[in-house]
Amino acid sequence: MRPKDRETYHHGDLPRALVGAAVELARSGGPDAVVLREVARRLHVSPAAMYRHFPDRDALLGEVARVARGDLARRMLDEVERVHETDPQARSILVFRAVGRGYLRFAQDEPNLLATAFLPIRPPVEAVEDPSPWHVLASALDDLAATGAMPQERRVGAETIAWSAVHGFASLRAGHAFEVSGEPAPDPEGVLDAISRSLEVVPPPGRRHPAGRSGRIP
Amino acid sequence: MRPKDRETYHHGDLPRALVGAAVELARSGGPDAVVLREVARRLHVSPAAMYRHFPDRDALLGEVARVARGDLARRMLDEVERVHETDPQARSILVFRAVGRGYLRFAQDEPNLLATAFLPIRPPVEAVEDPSPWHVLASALDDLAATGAMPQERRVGAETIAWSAVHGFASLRAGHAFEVSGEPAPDPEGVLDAISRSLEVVPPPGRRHPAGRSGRIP
DNA sequence: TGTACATCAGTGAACGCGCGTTCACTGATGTAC
DNA sequence: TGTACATCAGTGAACGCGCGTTCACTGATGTAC
Repeated sequence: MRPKDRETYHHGDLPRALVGAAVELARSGGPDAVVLREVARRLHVSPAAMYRHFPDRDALLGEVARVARGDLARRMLDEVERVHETDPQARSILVFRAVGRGYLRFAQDEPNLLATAFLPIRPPVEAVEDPSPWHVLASALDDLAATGAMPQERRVGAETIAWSAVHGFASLRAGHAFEVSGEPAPDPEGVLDAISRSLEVVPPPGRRHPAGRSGRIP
Repeated sequence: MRPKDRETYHHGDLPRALVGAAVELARSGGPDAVVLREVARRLHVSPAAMYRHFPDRDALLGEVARVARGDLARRMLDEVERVHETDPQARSILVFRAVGRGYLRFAQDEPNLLATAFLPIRPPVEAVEDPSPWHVLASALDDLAATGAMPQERRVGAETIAWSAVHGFASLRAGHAFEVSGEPAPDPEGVLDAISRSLEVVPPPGRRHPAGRSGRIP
């Protein structure tokens, strides 16, 4: 029987619509909010319809995670676009910070999507999203090393350091974990400074060494 | 009616037992595994019995989180106990690293408990656990500053930096997030080195500056 | 020391809910001739 | 250009499950006199 609320029996592009609706649920409530019956309700489709396109809930959730990682990477690149510096070394430094800033802003704006993006172990093999946050970070680090803004020997393992710091800050902030004591509200730029010091990135132009939490990148 | 599986009608110390059983569930499956009916089953008690002692599931879960934080702090202190250095400055550095190492080992051994410990915003006001991970870290940082192992101006916000890095590393590792590319398996001691560089902690005795990921603290 | 009685800490049954998934089915679409 | 037919993409009903919470209740405990 043709369902009320829709004009055609076939939906048209149900797979895409399913992912879209699931992403919206994840956006507003995290992975646990991705409930198949609710996805179906929103699309005016029976709960069983989804099984024509995905083997099970995990498959859909994996897709949502891939989309979320893509969104995150795009947010990082948006931030990079705002860098207009032309001197290669100074530029590589500003780009690197922009990448980190993009991550932190995405975390601020979309905490639930971020939590969905890095869910413990999704499907065994998964298509790599494009762009990928990991690759964006890696290439910013490559540039830092190439321009001499960071010592060569800091390049290995640099992803781990940068990603850990930024991700940890974001998730502790999201969990209100910093509200423990009457500490000063933690400053995202301070985290970027800390990472730069950790990787021994030379201070950007017009900034005292060692980078403190006082200054700002213009 | 007196329940089978128990000799007395009254349990004896149900509140404590409830928390204990709930902690075990959290330990093996994270916060979502803390299921009231399962807790009751394990204690041979009716599901309603819990409501004599906790207003609802969240209250019990909050208690579990407090216990988990206490366990974490104790693990950090265990690691500190193994430091035998007597020179104050060298000691403060080794203690600081021990604190971080304790966190990382707890994260390795008890990923689910750690995930439960810092759940987003439990009950509005909550008794502070003793010992508290935050305080353990703060006092290690105080000592670093006091012995001159870390510049005074790095002291403010240092908790944020250290905690972010260590927590981010632990949760990305738990989520298998580092398995993205064929990167070298990230090294926990490397994270501690990175944090030390970030806070401009002077290198510990017998270690080259700047601390690389090659060396080990004995 | 004994007893009446208030209070406490349990019981067991039920409520209402919503979930993921399966099944036999049917309407719509596209293709071969 | 028309038509038979295979395939695809939906339906609706049901299954089986387990959850948190409430309710009127009762057995056990402790206390005042």
